[in-house]
Amino acid sequence: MLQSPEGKTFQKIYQIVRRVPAGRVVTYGQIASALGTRQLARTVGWAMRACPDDVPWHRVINSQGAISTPRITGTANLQKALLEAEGVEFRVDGTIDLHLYGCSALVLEDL
DNA sequence: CGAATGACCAAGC
DNA sequence: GGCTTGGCCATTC
Repeated sequence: MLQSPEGKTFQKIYQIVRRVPAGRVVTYGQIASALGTRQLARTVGWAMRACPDDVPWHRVINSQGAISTPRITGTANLQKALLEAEGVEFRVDGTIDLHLYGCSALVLEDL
């Protein structure tokens, strides 16, 4: 069964991810930082694992600017497609330029 | 309640 | 420059 995303942090993470504008991506560290502690990155991963339909999880990537979903259920293909549909360009390595598509942490904290 | 895991990040060697 | 260790938070067994 799918855990119980009723934790306050879970909802907070979802809120932040929802604030990510289309065509932009954020790293786990940024989300964790928006929550207050960068170390929360791990919990963020758990929250993403629940990946509700209301959360554009495809805009969430790791600090390397690469997709971290392929380790789950071959969702990388879907994520890449969604991001490309939003106008995000992928490098030859399959990574994204955080310098261009990296969203500002201020937007995430703009609760 | 205690131990283990998890889609991570940063620092250390 | 690449690999290893530590750390925090939340969830699960």
